[in-house]
Amino acid sequence: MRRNISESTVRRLSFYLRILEKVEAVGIDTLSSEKLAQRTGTTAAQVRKDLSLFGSFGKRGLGYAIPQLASELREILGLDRTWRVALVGGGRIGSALFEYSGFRKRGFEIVAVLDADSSKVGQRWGKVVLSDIADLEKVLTAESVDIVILTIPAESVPDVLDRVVAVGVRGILNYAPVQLRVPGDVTVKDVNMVLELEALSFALSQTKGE
Amino acid sequence: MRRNISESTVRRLSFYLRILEKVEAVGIDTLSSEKLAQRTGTTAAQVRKDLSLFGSFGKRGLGYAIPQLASELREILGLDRTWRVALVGGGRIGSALFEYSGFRKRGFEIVAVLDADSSKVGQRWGKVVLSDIADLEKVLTAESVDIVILTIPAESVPDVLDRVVAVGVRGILNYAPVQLRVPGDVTVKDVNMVLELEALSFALSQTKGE
DNA sequence: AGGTGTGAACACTTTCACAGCA
DNA sequence: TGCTGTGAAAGTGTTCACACCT
Repeated sequence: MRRNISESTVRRLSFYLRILEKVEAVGIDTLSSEKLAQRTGTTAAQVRKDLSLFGSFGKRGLGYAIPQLASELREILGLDRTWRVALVGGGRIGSALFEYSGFRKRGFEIVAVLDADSSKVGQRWGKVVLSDIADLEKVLTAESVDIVILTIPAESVPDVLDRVVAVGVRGILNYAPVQLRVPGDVTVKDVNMVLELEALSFALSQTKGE
Repeated sequence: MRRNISESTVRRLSFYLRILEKVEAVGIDTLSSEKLAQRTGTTAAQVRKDLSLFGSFGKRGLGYAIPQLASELREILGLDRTWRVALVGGGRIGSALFEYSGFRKRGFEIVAVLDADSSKVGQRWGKVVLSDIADLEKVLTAESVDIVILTIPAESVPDVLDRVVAVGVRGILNYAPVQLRVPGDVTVKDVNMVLELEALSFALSQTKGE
């Protein structure tokens, strides 16, 4: 719909959807911005502002109809479809992610796993057979991959990243501790566990001396 | 030091430190805000603003002396010490994190692993013997744990979280897909892989229709 | 000249407050 | 009455531009 939706808004939309699905299962069919805010740790005004960026989904005096709003949110977030995901890097983090069932539940299907280690290539993980990272272009194209998850060592990233982008993938989830530089039409999200720990370290150090 | 430092500033400080250490290894001893900005994907003004929140570390006409600035940043971020970390949850994600060497390099030492599965309790992972989560209070106290990493299922979180906070831990890195409510003196950082994928899904869906 | 440190301008996000509809 | 949708106000973070030091 509109332009410039902030990262924080998108994150909150995900939270809203999660709560709606939880509440829907219990059989409640309407929810106020106040209730939704409480359950997601934000404010009622924020909820209404976020939703109003995309349309008018509520009823005054009543609140939001849960199934309708959930369906709107799914559409807004692009979760009304399946996304084909390739895991590049079959190491420990890669395999932990592969086993994690939360992805599939949300429509992210891991359709390929690639690794540089020739002893791993050919292994079968569930329905997926590991491919050689040398065949990256071939595999990503053949499997119509939308999103790539990078769990390779930092030093391999620049080369692999270029190839992934060149083949037309426009969404990348990066677990490597490096800053990626990509064209403007490619979106990168970083997950960096050390960075989060450092932020904790900072917070703990600050409050310490007060 | 000072008031309200933003999350983004802290994240950038971590990036700066990383680059400084990389560049120091190459033998360069001075760096301008412009160069530092380029390598961390921000602007020179931003670098100077961030650093100026904590002091005047640069020399006009010259730039920043690398070893000094690195050492200042380590102190600011609380990385001039070792942090004792407990891993609560010894499943796939937990074990992947345990094996990840990046934590130790930055001074985060995993001194305890706890799990609810009695068949895992007593297993030895490197130097650490897995404890029963029933003994959480005892273990966290005995090991003087500063930071807890939660990699347990969402449904176990509320109970475990209460106990972790009650025993005095003030830093939590949460991998469970739930919103944690904690007292004000406790800092929580969430790592949520599905949330990041949903943000990618949103971004890809937006640009699609243009 | 070269590059920092910083107030002031700007941009973006959140909160407030209330008109208006069910 | 109850609760949404939204302009306006407040609050935060980023960028600009320049005085000032080496």
